[in-house]
Amino acid sequence: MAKTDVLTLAILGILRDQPLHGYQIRKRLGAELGPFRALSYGSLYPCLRRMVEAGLIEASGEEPAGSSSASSRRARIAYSLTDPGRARLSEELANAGASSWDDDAFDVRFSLFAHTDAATRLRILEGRRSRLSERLEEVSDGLKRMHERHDAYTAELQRHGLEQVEREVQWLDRLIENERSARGGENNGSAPADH
Amino acid sequence: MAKTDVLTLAILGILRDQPLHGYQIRKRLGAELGPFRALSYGSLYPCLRRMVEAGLIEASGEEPAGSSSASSRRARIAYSLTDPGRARLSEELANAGASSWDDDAFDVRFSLFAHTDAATRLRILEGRRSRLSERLEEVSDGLKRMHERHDAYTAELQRHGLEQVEREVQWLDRLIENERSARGGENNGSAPADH
DNA sequence: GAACAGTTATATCGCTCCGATACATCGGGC
DNA sequence: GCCCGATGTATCGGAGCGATATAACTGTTC
Repeated sequence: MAKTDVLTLAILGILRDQPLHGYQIRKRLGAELGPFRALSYGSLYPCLRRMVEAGLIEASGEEPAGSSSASSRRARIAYSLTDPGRARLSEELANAGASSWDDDAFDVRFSLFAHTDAATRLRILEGRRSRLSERLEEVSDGLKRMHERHDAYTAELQRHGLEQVEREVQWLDRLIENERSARGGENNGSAPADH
Repeated sequence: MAKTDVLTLAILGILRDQPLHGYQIRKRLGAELGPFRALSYGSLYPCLRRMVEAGLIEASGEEPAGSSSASSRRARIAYSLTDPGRARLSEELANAGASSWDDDAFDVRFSLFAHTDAATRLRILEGRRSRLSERLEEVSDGLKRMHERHDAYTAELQRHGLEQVEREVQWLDRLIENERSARGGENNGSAPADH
């Protein structure tokens, strides 16, 4: 199975509802995932090219909302999902493997939760949680083993890192709780995969 | 001025006190900066090579390399700082420019605070703080402007990101406070006020 | 209406970094 | 004896980033 990298998945997701220009894709992605995770053009355009070559998206010359079809148009390329692209997106959204809760993949997967079915959402959240738990132990072990090498600043850095991860685990616990309690009441809240 | 990338700085810092093998450098760095920020051999060895070429470090210890002789000894290369390397480290530790509070540089700089003088420490902490403040506004503006595009999950992601940054700012505030209050006592250069 | 600044937009180059992988040696447990 | 998990060095392909170039459109100000 062709594996889909995070960037490709993010673009598939953002093009799900409307075709967009490269520039808009970048803005949208930056807005949804935060100012961190800002992808550069040096990644975006090559990735778009790859996706066109793979047949996941296609480039169309001109686009919408244009009240007047004026004559002067510069090179503006709107990308839209093809049928294979749409299929790949569904396929990828149904996949709840370990790659879904990697550091760099999790937030992209999470931002697409509105289009992910409830069971998969839960699996991903739990996967992410257990991943962070491992990390938690690792760091706190490291802290304990730091007896001798006592540099106040490095210790503080560790302590802070530990706290951050702990906080994140709490956040996940809250989300998991929500998912679980929402499962009894309604069917599954958000749109299930319509494929 | 030759600019020093973060990885180079981290290695200079870790070699400050003792010569180490590549393998040990990686372990040490992973332990001090946390399991995230784990650098791979694919970055480490090329960087070490660059540093040797630049004369910042030198490879000492066992020298197998004798293709002719029956040296059963395996290649184990201990790297140590040269005088230029030591000079570069001091120079870099005194520098409190914007590059010190970048996302990827700050924690490395922080982990070297024990060898950084008090004024520089304060400047870096404040720089980092103001950097994060900008980010804070950016995200919270984004959240406000998100009224229309109401996807519960992306909103939650934003909210959580915002909270993380807020938490980090609080941490910095605490550290800045500490630095300031420790200033009354001694105006020492490299002594970390152990609290 | 000209001049200027800022935003929208596409694109590439060089470099660094990462993950995977290969290889070799050592110590210890079974 | 034999495998296993550290220790240790090293490289390769590919992906991502920062900087940069180019250019047209949009809004503001005098």
